Amino acid sequence: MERFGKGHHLHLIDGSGFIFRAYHALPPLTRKSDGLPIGAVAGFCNMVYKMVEDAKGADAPTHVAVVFDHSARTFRNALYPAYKAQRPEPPEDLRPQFPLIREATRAFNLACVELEGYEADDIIATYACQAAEAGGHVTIISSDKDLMQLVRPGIEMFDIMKNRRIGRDEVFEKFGVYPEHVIEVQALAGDSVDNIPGAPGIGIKTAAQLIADYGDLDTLLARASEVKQPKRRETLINFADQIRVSRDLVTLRCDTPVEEPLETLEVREPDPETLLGFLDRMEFRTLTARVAAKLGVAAPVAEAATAPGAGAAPRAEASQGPARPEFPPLDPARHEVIRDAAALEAWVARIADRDTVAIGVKMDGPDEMLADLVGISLATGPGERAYLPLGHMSGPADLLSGETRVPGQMPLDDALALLRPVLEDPAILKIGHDMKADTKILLRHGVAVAPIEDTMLLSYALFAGLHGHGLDLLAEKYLGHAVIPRKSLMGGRGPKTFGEVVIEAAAPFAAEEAEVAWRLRATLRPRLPFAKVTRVYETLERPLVPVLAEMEAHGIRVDRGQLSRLSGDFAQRMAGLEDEIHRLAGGRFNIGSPKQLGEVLFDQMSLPGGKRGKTGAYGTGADILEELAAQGHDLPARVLDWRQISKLKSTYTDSLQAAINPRTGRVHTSYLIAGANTGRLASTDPNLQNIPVRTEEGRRIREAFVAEKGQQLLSLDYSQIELRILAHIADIPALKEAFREGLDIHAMTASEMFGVPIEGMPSHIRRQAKAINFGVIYGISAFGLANNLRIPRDVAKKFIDTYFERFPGIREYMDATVAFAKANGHVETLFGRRIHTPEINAKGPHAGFAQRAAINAPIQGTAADIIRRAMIRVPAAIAGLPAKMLLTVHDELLFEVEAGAVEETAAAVRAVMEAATMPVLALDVPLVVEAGSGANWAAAH
DNA sequence: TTCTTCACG
DNA sequence: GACGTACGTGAAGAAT
Repeated sequence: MERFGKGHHLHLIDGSGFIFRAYHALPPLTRKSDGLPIGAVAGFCNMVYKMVEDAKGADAPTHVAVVFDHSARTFRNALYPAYKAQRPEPPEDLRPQFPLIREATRAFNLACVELEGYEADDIIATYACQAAEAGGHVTIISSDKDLMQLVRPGIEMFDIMKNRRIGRDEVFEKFGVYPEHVIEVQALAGDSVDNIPGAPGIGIKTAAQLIADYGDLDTLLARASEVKQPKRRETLINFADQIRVSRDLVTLRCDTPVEEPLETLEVREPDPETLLGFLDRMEFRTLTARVAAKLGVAAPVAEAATAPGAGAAPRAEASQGPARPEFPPLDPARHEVIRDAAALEAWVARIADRDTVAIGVKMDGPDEMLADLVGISLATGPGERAYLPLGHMSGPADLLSGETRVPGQMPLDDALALLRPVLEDPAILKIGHDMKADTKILLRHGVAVAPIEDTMLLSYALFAGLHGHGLDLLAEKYLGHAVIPRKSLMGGRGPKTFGEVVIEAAAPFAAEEAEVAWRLRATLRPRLPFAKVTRVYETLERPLVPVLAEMEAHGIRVDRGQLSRLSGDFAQRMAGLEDEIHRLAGGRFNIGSPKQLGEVLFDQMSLPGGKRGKTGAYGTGADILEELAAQGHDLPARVLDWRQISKLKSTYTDSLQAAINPRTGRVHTSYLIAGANTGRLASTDPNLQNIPVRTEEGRRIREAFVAEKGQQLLSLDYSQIELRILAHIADIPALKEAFREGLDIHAMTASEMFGVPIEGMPSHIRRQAKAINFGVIYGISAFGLANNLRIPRDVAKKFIDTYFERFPGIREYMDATVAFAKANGHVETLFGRRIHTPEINAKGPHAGFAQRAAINAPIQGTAADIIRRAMIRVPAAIAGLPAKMLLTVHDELLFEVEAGAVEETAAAVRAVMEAATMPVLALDVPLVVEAGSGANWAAAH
């Protein structure tokens, strides 16, 4: 190989810089067949092609290297920790393009250079210096101003997007100094983008002037006291050290330990098969054809996309959604069990190389706040999966020693120490199914997993209303793969928890889960843009995970003594009621049994109104018992009392005591992000979204939810949010006006409908109007309203007709929404969330349900979107305040705040909540938030 | 496991 | 003309 020197011409391409420029300059292009984002890849390939084509003749490069940043952290972080620290993460749809661009580079048979701990700029500097010293000529393909310090005889830059050469004069234009002083100007001026501090108040203009006046930076700093302007003089003296650090930061290193000598960068002809194969895979049709023509080879057949095994997907389908990416079938036997540090280190290296990893954390129980970590599964691609057992226990060896740890497992702390760097690396994406659970348990072990991708939430954004979002179901549906059933490992007479499962059985199960998640992500992620739910997933689903994880982990304090006293109180009253009920019935029976109660009421006592349901049992719901009680029957009235107390005792005062976490002394609910089809959250284990509030008895339970000593509970809730959204969506002038003027909306409705003045409105009239307003949100029907208000159905019908007359627009909204659902199979919220309505075209009684659900979903769903947006913004808004967000109840957020900071927190959160639709959407009505605080939850309302 | 009832927004 | 209904949830206890 000829030694690099005179007559040679080296092109150094700033690959990383180009990626970002191409990404932002070009429209977001995606691959036709599966929606994979490839805009930056396309821009890169066209650029390389153009470069190779244009630079023929005397000026043609003899050597080329494409240089990339290896990772976010470099030696400069050791010099100055804040360096580039506030850089935003690369956009989600750019991330997958990094490896593709490296692949493109290799496909063009160009040297692809990167080095851990160094920036692309340092590698470029090193090669440029070496080449220039050897007597060659260098062109740096970049427009990055940080590289301009390298310009000198033999080294110039070229901005390929603007087709402009950058030489000595162009550098002077930019910095006001020639290249040899660029570093000094940068050191003084600093750079907010890279977090280079520089000298406060001195920009490029002033810096250039100072350097021109004093010759160079060291002289300037030495003679700073001579500077005339007092402010500037002070700055230069006080910030001299900071300026010197800045100079170190901006100075590019020419001694980077590059591995490839210059000679190996020699231009080589690309291998036609490799290059055309790559371009074709990216589906760049024009470029593929051009390159094929150039190389004198036939272009690959375009039909290659319809490969065998794809189920012969017709072309027409390709425009509706991406095809399933093709991977070899999941081989059930292929997994590794990681048992020592060396094996785990190899996995960590592979994960760092791949940029993405699917993980699955296994626990020895269902409660992340209580369970111990049993193992972690990992997958980096098809056939690349492993299980890391950490806490598997053998059964009780004997009654005295209890359980023992199975040998052949790494110590937990050692394993987490090795995994932490990749789990916390902002450049490595962690894929998982229901990552909130994994996040929580890892957080308990001090590992803050980020960033994350969640296949459950991908499914939720794409398919809400169509089917469930469990991993098993999705694997079956979208991968055609039946996973190992959990039941085959646990349950029955077998192991009770995952920790008791033998590693040999646990490993294939756990590793499979990780690989399934990895494959699901590859299949589902590209569908987002086709379903137009990328923004839903990115702004309403994914960012909520860490917010909820923290709330759940924090929990809320409940007063066990208060609950215990209530339980005792309720038990006594139930006993009294039982005696009385049995006396009235003339015999003992199980009051809690609807079947026995029905028989007592309607067979023994022959009370009227006995209606049998579809299972043949009498209905004994509260409405029926109330009807009987109103007729003067005592027994049903006492049963109603008994039921209320019984409900409160079993569901609340007893269960909540059991829900107190012994480790934290608090109650930790768990929110289902993908539980409700409309976008609402659901709360489970325990459900803290249905704590009683409507009755006096119930409020005593709410009083048991308390703040810690010295703190207060602060509650903020949206006032009438769903009616406000209805007013906006259905565009009802009268409603919008009323909300803008802050009127009592139900009184206003009553006034409009019945012609009664708002002043001195009788409460029963207002109550009826309120029921109608709610009914509208629910997809009103005469039957439902009649039932709710206990009025004849024809009267209810009249009410509804009047309502539609008074508020034209409601009817249109309802009809249009149902029509949209019928045509599209889904409805949408104002933020683009899709709720599927598969039953909308059904015949029979199902149709009514589906239609009302379709009418309600955009309203309920938009409200859910709004509070999600608020919750995601809350942490930043209250950062620094002694306040924690504890709970969310559909339109309410509950906080625990140090007593002195209640007002400030309330103001900050209210601002976030009231502006939560912005900047995406400006509602026609104001959002109003009401706040309250107190020592307990009842008092905060 | 399914049904009924009832707590919440 | 009759279906049988208000929308969205989760938990407990009885019935199957």
